Amino acid sequence: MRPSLPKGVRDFLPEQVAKRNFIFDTIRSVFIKYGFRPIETPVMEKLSTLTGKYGEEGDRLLFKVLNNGDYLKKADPSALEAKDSTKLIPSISKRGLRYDLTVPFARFVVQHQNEIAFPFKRYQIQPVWRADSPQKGRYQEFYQCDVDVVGSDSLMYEAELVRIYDEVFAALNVPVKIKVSNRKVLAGMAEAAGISDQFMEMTMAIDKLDKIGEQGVRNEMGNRGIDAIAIDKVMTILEVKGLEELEPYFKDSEIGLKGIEELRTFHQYFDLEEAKNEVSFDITLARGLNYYTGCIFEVAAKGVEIGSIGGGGRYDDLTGVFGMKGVSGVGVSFGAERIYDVMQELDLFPKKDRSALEILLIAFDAPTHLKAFEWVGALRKAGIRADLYPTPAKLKKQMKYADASKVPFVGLLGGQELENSTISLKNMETGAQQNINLEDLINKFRP
RNA sequence: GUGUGUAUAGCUCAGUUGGUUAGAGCGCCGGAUUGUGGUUCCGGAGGUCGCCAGUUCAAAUCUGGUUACGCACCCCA
Repeated sequence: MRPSLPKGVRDFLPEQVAKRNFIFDTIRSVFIKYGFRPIETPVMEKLSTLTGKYGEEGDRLLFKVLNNGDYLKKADPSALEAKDSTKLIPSISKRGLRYDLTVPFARFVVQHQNEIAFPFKRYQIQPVWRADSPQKGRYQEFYQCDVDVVGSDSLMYEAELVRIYDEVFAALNVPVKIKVSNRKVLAGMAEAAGISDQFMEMTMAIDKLDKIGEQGVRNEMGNRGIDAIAIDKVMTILEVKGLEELEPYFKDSEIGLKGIEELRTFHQYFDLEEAKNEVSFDITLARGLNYYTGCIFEVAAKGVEIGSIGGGGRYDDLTGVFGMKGVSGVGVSFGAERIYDVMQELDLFPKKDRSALEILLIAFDAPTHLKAFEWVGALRKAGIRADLYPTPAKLKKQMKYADASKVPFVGLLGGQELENSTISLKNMETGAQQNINLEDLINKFRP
């Protein structure tokens, strides 16, 4: 049979894994520094935990796991008869793959509320699955790096999370613009335009501003049934540059003013230290997810057309659906896959691979192979990433292997070297070669 | 869910109006070279042309179906 992968998933070669780990390690180290603790949740959740949390579209994109055993025996006969897949699902599938990390986290918090201390700060770096049709930069399996705080509505955390963004992207050397807004400001806009009941339609249209332009947003709102006068009003407010300018529009909108106040409090905390990246209020920032209720964030890479590489915000009642009311959360997510693409395009990955082999030993015959195995053990003991070709095969073959493996150094061990207790150390890039004893060899790599 | 494209060697791809034994480059194996890779030369292995039908004297090539994967839309990271 011809080996291949199902659509939307990928293998990673060692060099890719090294690069991906560089991103994950950088993110993780910043999370830890800010006092966040790791948790892990299972690949599978109960389907009942997942369904209905991501909208109708989301339900369709959930991967469902078929029940074990003779699952058709318990299948809903009427749904089976009618060939109604949607209705059939609950009777043949009780589990699904997680679609994001936020809903499982909400479940986790409710379930373990007596074992954790609030405010609870957690981070989670795990893959998620979506049955979306894949295309460039979009996969059915991808990693999310989430960091959230639950159990406090202090705006200090908003400032802290934006600082994490700032610090991570500075550490990765990726120049970004961090956009900040507040869902209450958007609610104020809807109120000012007299379309509070069409808040969702409005935000979804605004969310596309970057992509479809001003006229596109007007059309989108029109298509979604918002009247022309309200559209004009919304577009006028979108022109606003700062919070002061915005305030007059919200004279009669309590929620709008509350949004402005929250943003000001956020800035009081955040502005105590200068940011390394551009951080700015962006009134056109909307974020599609409708569970956000307060501050919202989005990160865009500078100089690369790729969309957002991170986003997040405040949600007042995430655990509510699991029966735990009034617990506020705020969190942000890093789009690791897209960060990878940006770093690849801008050539930002470190040249030196800290997980790659440093030296390969090559032996000429059986006695030297035995000696070389002793050497490779000594090198490893000294913390040097070393390996030995498994047989004293033809030099050409061994050298070719070294070349293909991109090992920077090769240590050759033949009869002469055995006699002098040295090896011939060859620099694979320059071709230069020198005889060296074990002690000097170790010092060369770990001085 | 909608639209659209692709499928030939391990990989990337040629393959003429349908016509002998389906090719190239790279990779792989062996040799030139029994103590030296990345350059060169020589030789070799490797294919159910995605799958199933149909048209035809004859199909990788034309037609229909099917499966897989890609790209775009919706949506999203």
